[in-house]
Order: sequence, then C-alpha cells, then structure tokens
Amino acid sequence: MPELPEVETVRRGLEPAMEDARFTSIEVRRADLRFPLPKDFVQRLIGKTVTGLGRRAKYILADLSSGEVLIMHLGMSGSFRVSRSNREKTPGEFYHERANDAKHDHIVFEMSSGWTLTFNDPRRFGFMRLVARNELERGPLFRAIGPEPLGNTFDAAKLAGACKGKKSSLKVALSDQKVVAGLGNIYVCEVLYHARLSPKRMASMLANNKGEPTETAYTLVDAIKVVLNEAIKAGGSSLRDHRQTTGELGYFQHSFRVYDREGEICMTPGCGGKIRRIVQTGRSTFYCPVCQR
DNA sequence: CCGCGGGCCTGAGAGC
DNA sequence: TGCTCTCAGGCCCGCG
Repeated sequence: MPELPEVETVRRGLEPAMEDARFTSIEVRRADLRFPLPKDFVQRLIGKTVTGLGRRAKYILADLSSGEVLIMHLGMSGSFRVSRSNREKTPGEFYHERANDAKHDHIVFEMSSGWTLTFNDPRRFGFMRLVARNELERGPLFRAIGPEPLGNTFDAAKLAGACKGKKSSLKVALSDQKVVAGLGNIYVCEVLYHARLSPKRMASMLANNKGEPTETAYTLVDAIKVVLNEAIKAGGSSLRDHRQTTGELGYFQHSFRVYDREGEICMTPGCGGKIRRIVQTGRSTFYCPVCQR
C-alpha cells in the first residue's frame, strides 16, 4: 500500500516527466475522488509550469509557476502511468494484465515534456487539491502533521516528546501522523519487528518521567530510518523494472518480514517464533511474540 | 483534548 | 460457476 516509501518512489518516477514541464492538456474523467476536485481545477493548472516536485508525508507536491501547489494523494489504490504522448495507443495497451482497469483512469495530464501522466485509482481514496504555496504549512492537511522521519529534525527527543503520556500502544502511536509522518499499517509492523519491540508496549515508555527519551526511543528512531531507507532503495530498482514493462507507477510488493505472514516462522535467525496477527484499533498487527518484547 | 470506531470505496479471495 | 460475505487500509469525522 502506498506509505512513505511507495509515495517517494512514485514521486521519483514522476519527476523526469513533470519537472520544468507545462500542463498542455488535462482531462478529468471523474472529479468525485475522496474529495471532489475544485470546479476550476483544469483552469488553474493548464499552461502552468511545474517548478519542482516534492513530498511531505504521503503527499506528492508539485510546485507551480502560479504560486500554487498541486497536492496529490494516492489514498489506498492510486497510481500513475507514465507514457509517451502523441503516439497512437491501442486501447488497453498498458493493461495486458488487468484488462478492465481503464475505467479507473480518472485524470490525464499531458505535459510539454512529451509525457502523459494518467492517474488511476479504483477505490478513489486518493485526491488532488490546489493550495497557495504560502498557505500550505498552515492548511488543514499539514497543520498538525508530525516530522518527516527521514529528515534531520526527527530524533529520539522528538519522538519521546510526542509520545510522553500517551495512553495508546506503540503500534497505534506510530500510525498516528501527528507523531511521525508517513508510516502506515505495514511499515509500523516492519519497524517494530526491526526494533524487536512488541506492538502492545505502551507508547509512553519512550519517555522517562522528565520527558527525556529512553534507550528504546533511540532504538525505535534508528529502526524507522533503516526500514524506510531500505524500502525506498528497493523501490528505486523495482521502479526501473516496472517502468519498462507497463509504465505504471504505483505501489509494489516489497518482501515484508512480518506483515501478512501470520502463522509463518519468524525470520530472525534462531528465534523460531510463529508470527501472530492481532487487531489494534481495528487494524491488523503482525509481530513475533518471541523476539518482539 | 484524547482515543476509539465507523465510514468511505472497490476488488480479491474465501466459503457455500 | 456464481453468489454473498469479509477484508484490506489512509484519513476524516463524530462520539463519549
């Protein structure tokens, strides 16, 4: 599912097609995404140049020459297809594996770079929005969002500060975008496995009674950075392979160590535990009850 | 303010 | 084979 590493991979895939390019044509086939597109969506984009393509949490941000930012969110099932414009396409050309998918092509951008970007999202949990650059940070989407886990400002003290006094578990706290941005259900499980921490531990144990980070907080921050960086690295290679075959830029299946492995033997050498699935605030958690304590 | 649970949406997979 | 049911999860919102 598109969590931070997948979103970052998509951003990198879009960059050569979008950066320094103008929107030459825009087709909106469905405007009723998670949130409806603004009525003047096309008008505000057409002819504008993308001056830079960034990411914050799970949002892809295209800076525009107009001073606005195009915010793109993939939701649960969103992806982009990148293809050459000005070329006759056989209907269904890119869909040799999932013949019916064209019906979920909701937005088509043609860029002056010669690339066409097609936003596909079967479940329509994704959305796009336009916001003035200088209002982005204060806006409803980013106002309350926590630090970027791979940025310099995210460290054990930050994490401890955000978790001190929390009544929830580590699993639930790490899933909270206000605590740290970009982790979702899958990577929270993977991070806790890497840190050898039980998802049921209380988040408040990341801070001592003076609010300072505990040893566990350092371990956890390290695990977050390692797991995310590895996933992004894996995405980079998978991105190239994927582009060659279908042109589709979405999320892809990493090989996860605990996620969706209920009943399998733990991959930690010599552990021998059996991966368990529990439900925390309505979401599946996968962990090894032997080596995650 | 905080934590929790429901809802949005569709496709995949299980079970009968 | 085909129907129905459940589940998946990012994020918002309303409830207690």
